[in-house]
Amino acid sequence: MASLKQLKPKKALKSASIYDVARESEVSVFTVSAVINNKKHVGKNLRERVEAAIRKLNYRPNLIARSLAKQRTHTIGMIVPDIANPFFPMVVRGAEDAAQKHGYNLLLCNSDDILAKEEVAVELLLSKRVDGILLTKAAEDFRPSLMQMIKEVNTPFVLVMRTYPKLTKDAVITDDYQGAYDAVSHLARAGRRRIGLIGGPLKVSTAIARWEGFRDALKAEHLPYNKELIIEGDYRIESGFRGGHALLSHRPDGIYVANHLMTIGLLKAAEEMGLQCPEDFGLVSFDDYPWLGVFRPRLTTVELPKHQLGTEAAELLIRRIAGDPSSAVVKKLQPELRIRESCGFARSMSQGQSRKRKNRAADDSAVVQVK
Amino acid sequence: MASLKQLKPKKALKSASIYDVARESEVSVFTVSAVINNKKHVGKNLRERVEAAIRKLNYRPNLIARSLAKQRTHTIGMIVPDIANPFFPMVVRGAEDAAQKHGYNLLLCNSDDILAKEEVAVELLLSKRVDGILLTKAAEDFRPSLMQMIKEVNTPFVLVMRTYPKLTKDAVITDDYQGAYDAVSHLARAGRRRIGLIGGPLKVSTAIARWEGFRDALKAEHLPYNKELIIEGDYRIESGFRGGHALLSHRPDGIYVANHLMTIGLLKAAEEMGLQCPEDFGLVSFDDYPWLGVFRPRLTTVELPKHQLGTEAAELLIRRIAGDPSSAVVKKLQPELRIRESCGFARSMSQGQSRKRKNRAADDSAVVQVK
DNA sequence: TTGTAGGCGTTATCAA
DNA sequence: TTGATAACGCCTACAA
Repeated sequence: MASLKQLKPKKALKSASIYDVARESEVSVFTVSAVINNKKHVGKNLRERVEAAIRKLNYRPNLIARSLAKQRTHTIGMIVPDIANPFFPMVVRGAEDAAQKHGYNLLLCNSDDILAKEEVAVELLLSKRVDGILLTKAAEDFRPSLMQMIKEVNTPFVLVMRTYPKLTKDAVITDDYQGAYDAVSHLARAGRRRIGLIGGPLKVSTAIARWEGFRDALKAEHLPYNKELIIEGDYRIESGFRGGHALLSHRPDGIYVANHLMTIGLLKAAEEMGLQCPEDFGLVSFDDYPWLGVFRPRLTTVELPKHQLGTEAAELLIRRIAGDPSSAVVKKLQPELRIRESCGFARSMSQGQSRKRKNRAADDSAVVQVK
Repeated sequence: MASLKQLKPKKALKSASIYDVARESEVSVFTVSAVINNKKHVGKNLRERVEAAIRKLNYRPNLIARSLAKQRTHTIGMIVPDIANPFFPMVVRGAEDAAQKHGYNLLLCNSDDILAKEEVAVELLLSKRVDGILLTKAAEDFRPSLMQMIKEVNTPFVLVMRTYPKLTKDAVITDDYQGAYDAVSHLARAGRRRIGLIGGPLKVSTAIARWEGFRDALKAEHLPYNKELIIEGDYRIESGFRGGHALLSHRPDGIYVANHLMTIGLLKAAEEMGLQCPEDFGLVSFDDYPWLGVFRPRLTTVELPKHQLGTEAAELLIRRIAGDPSSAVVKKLQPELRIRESCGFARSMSQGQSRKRKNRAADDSAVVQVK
């Protein structure tokens, strides 16, 4: 079989250019360009001739050429750890909605939270001259040369979910501290006293904030901070599974898990150990999803406004691209506690309500707006 | 507050070009270009001078300019209905992995299965001169002018999940007929006799194939095809919810649901009607996800190889871009029945096994490779 | 092996 | 209001 290299690429049948239109309508390229970008100062006469030629030749401006000339690609790069992590699709969707609304496209990259891949992605995006970059930063620092290059090209970045002040202070994040605090407070309210944590990797900002919220809520509730009940995971299923085994062996009566994937792992571990939720341990998890309203155990979660996260980040970035000189800003979105059953609390409280919610597809969790 | 329009965009501090490198290293741009694209015939002497200059100036080739000159962007466009539909992230991830491996980037668009949005996306991608497009086609036909334009520019398309022969026969899909057939056969095997369907919109190819599989399996099992037990949904939660109410009111004892989102809706409806799964009705659903292994009811599903779907599609597209002239091909990937509990079948069968599966994070559903 | 010059399709600067 | 013509940054015959 012939190697791919040897095949000659099908050459695009050169489509009509602005010159072809100019010739066809017997005007200069300047005029054609003016018509395309509908400037006002074009004689109605010529305009019509040009438009006719455009239709006739089925002319479409070549955006690559335009980008080269205008030094703007109307493309923004977005780097996420993994689009297959259910947290990110809605964030990306939010960003794409905002981008599209303002005439931008999204170039998507996955970093797997690996610095090397992230650096490669950034370099590529910069070489492709994206107008700006939306980044959920991996834990480690960029190497200095990349850092310098970023400064030189002056391409704006907006951080998503995680801060990284060495790069930029512009960021859109969620109030993870508050979310964790609320989750743990709620567990305490539900009567749990031995509360454990399965958290994220402490080298990323979200994990730190969630851990601090956990810690401070315990303190406020006068509950013990028990080292053996603290597990550091990596936001993936497997770490929730292993961490779950370790944690459950110490028999906590309440657990706060810092994201959904680790919760899946934890539940798997619990099952293997023959432990039930909420009977044997109360559970509050982060991230909410539509399916959590129908499966058991009904998870009490702290929902993060994923779509908004994406739109706000994209919109901030687009403002920066447009030259907004206002000082850098960290926008912190508020989470929302959704009380269902896994915390072992809702049943006694919300039973009266649920009858009234008939005929609604939306899930019937009790919603508590936090702050 | 000043309008955005009035701000002047921060102009990128013009980064070093190939000319700067040429001047710095006192050679011609030709040589620089040769070095960048590491051709062989470059004097070791000059090569080193050039490389030094590149480092010194922190030079990065401008890929936009390169794209204009070479008529290749090394970018592929991907249009999906909605990245927030949990089915697609893994497909996109697969495509991105393959793209990245071959030096391509992914420009992502959401169509919401709305023709108008899809057409806009296609036009934009073509204007941006992507080298090829991965498309999950919305139901209706492209308007003729777009169709013609696509033919003219000669940009290759590969269809994902759904066929649309009017555009191209190149497609990577799943064997939906077989998957549905297997699902329904399994329900019959589990002793269900009144089997209902909540299917997708019959204007898309996947929904038709799944319906046919459903129908033929019933026939093969000598079970009645009961019109009141057939619901046409739109693959969204809400339609599963409404369809679920309608369907359940006729008391089927088995249900096949053609995708995950509609299953969520169905379960919601069942709950409202006080019906249990699998006690009151056996259930087999499409699409499998990690979390289905830990929540109840444990869903028996037909898993589709999402990641592979993306990689195969991207790789086929990249071959087309490279000029592979072989005739168009529909690649059909095989689904996999994952038997758990919602079908009301597994408990009696696989209980012996599950004890042995300790200490594995992977879910312990019985896996039956279909064909 | 290396250099020169023209082209890729737009936009933008001057004149006219 | 229009039209030449020069960028934009890179590639690539064709020459040397």
